[in-house]
Amino acid sequence: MDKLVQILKALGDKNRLRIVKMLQQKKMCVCEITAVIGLAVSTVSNHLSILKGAEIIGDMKDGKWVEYYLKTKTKNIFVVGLLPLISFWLNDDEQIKSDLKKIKIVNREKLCGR
Amino acid sequence: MDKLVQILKALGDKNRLRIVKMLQQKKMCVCEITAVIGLAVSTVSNHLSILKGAEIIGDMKDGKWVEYYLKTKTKNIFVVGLLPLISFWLNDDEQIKSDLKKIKIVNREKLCGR
DNA sequence: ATAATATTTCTATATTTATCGAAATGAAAA
DNA sequence: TTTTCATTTCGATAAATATAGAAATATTAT
Repeated sequence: MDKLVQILKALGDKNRLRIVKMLQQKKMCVCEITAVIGLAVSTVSNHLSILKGAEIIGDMKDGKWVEYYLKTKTKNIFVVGLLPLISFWLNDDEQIKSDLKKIKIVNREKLCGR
Repeated sequence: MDKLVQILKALGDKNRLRIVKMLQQKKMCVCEITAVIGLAVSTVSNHLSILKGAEIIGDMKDGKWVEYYLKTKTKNIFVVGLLPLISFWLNDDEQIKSDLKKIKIVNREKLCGR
């Protein structure tokens, strides 16, 4: 039960749901996610570590960036069951629609460094 | 999104999941639920109000007792989608199995008053 | 090697949450 | 109608959570 509670807690936050929906579209680095979410980088990093701890997302290094991705191929039955439902329900949400527009524009090269 | 977050928050608590599983078996009054959960009555009452606020459970008066029940026939799509999944996953859980044994024995007449 | 920088970790703070016991409420029983 | 009692609300407290900024880390670019 503890694992399920951990996953439900991880998903029971508006900003983390926004992150999940963004990562459903494409892999993103922390600075890109931060640009869309509009919170401090450290706050976003914390949300990411909570989602990662719940095995909902994973990360991998890409040069000086860290790419986060949705674990769509996980074997965790809770994640496999919950993610498609929640993802579907959020498609209509205005905040989500606004976020998904923005992720098409954000670009790590222009955003963070260069 | 706010409504979904509210429901996920409500379900993201061990004791509230225990209550949900108990109510899946039968309607129960507060004193019966309290006897199984083992927390203060006021704490249980608070958990119940959170689940009720999320439209996961409902209540109705029965004499001097208040019966709580699972809203299995709700039209809330989030609840309709989430409850069967979560309920299924928890069937194997030891804590839940222990709780479900106990609810067969608890009796409001003997427990609370008389 | 050194400087720049993307990300994480640490420190601090404000808010929320879980919990309890006591007081209030409301309905049933005497 | 007075007492009993199941439940809720209130007040207090401790723990967890969300947040931000600063310091630390690690890697790229110069």
